[in-house]
Amino acid sequence: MNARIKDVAKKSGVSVATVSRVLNGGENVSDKLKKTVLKAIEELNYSPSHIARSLVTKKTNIIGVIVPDLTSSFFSTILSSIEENASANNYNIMVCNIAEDLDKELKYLNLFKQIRVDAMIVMHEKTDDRIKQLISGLQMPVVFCSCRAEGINVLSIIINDYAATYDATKYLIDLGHRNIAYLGGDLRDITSGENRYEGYKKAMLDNGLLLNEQYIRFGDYKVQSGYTLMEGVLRCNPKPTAILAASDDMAVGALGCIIDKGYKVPDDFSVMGFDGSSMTEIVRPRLTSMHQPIKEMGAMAIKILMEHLEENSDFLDQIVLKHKIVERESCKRL
Amino acid sequence: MNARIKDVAKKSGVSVATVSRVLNGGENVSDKLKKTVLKAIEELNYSPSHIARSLVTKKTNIIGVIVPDLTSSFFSTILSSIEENASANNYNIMVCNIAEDLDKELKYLNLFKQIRVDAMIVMHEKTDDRIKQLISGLQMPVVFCSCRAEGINVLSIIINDYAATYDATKYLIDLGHRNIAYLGGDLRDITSGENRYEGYKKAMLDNGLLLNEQYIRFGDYKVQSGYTLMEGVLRCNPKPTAILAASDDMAVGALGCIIDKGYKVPDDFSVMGFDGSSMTEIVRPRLTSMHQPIKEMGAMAIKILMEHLEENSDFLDQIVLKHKIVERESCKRL
DNA sequence: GTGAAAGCGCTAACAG
DNA sequence: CTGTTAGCGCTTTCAC
Repeated sequence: MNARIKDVAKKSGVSVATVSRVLNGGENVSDKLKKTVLKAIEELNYSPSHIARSLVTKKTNIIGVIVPDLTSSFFSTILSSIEENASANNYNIMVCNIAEDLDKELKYLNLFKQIRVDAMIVMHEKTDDRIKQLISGLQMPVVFCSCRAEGINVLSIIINDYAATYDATKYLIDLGHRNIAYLGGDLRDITSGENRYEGYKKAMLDNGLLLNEQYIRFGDYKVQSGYTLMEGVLRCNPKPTAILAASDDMAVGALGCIIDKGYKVPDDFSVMGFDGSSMTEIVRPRLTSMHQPIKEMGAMAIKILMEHLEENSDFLDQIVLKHKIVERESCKRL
Repeated sequence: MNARIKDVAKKSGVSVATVSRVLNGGENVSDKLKKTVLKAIEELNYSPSHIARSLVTKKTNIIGVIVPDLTSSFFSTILSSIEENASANNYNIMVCNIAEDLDKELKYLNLFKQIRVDAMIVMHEKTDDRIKQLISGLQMPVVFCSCRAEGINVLSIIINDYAATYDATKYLIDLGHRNIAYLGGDLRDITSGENRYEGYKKAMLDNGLLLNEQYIRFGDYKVQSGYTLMEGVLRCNPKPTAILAASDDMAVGALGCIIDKGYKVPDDFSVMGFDGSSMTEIVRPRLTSMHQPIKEMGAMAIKILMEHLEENSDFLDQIVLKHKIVERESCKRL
């Protein structure tokens, strides 16, 4: 159905090799022939088969990306950055949304492997042995982005989640808060579950504050989850004066809940998010948040991959980027 | 580097044809050989090359998806739906974010063509002749989703944008509003630019209301654009009592602006969105919005594609899904 | 049931 | 500069 290189060769009266040369830059082809070939390509509406080409070059120019949740403000932002940087390097990204489902991740990982993508970016939070084993056996550069590679020899690009949550908690404490609720992610999530929770805990303890079990609740980083968790927090007595969430989306959910119940932010409660996604500027009051350098993480992931694709620079293990608090309107000094 | 089918054949002492049979369901292979082959596959950590396979079967099981903006709440929701439905049909999606850039779209369209994806879903808003021509020449099923295929013979899945905006405007008029501002998209965007604007205009005129140029402003559907446009609207004298936006994101931007300037929604201004994305439930007050059946649009796109991929059912031109108003908290009766 | 062999559409030596 | 040819890793007749 589609024209093949052979058809172009025949039509322009040259060999397939010449056509191939024209296709790949046109070095060592006379201008005259080049023109003839280009004309034939045009007339036949010919478009080279990426598949056949990949089969011989063993290169697909595709980077597979595993995202846990496409609707999350954090991941959609980081994805934009990845796409942009990949594109600038003449790579294309293939995105697969695993919806926090390990079986689905396994399936997509296998697909990427079969497609022979040149590299992969993984942003999963949960994992298991099957997945670790599969990734370990991969003969291609892999980068974990915004999550830690536990027990596998894979480079990860992260922030120091422990220190970031420590700093965030400290920030609220310095504002005069003593009763600080924490809305966290699944503790089995090493990076944004366990580490962030530990940071919160340590900061509280270091400052002589007690951990109130009622104030500590765990969800799944999504808006709805933040809302539900906050309902629980509001039933506490006494109520906390500040809420620290493990994601901006959760903080936004908590914010919505607080407003729905007739309270004011930051007058009645200070709310602090985590991620620094676009969400922080969308809600009112604007959300004070612990920022991850989202754009930079995407850019760094591609940069690293490009370096690995060119030569084997295998000495890096972790790249830890800087976090920082961006103050907006949702937190108040007591 | 990776094991090939030949290696598996050698290791298990059979021909490549037998291995291939095992790989593809194992019909007509004795249980004994099957077991041997499976064992060899396991031991060699063999994974068939999707590329080589595609080259001979002429099928990639990939659906290419063109998205104008990954960070938009509307598109990220529809994408989830597309992914989910494709996955259920054993297809994978390859997502390309064109960032409203025609050159980029052309580039990605060409990539999809070269990769020989089995089908494409296009959600661009803007277009030009080069793109139209390319799409027209495509030898594969293509579906336009949430945008109209102007002058090309491609099926599109849409709502009646004209009628929807007419209905939305009428809703505000019925609430007693007379001075209704409209924050629209680029008029060159047929579907959500021109059609929506026309619907607004007609509803106003039909109800004996005058069009106030000051109240009508155009942006790009994004939050920031809604904010900026709203700043302009607030400088009008007299001010409108209601604002209809052409996207939820814009409405949310307008909402933020209104609140920032010290006004109340819906007491001072009623604000209505368009799309019915997740954004409507995130902000406070919750956004009354004209809902598109987002999930259904994604599901329908895949359903149509699957039908086309199996047989040639070429008689459909447009599928128009139902829109509906979902009332929340951002609009008030005068 | 099983194997041999012919391609799928391209690139990349190697000759000339 | 240009053409010939041998694969890339698989599926799929067609024999046996």
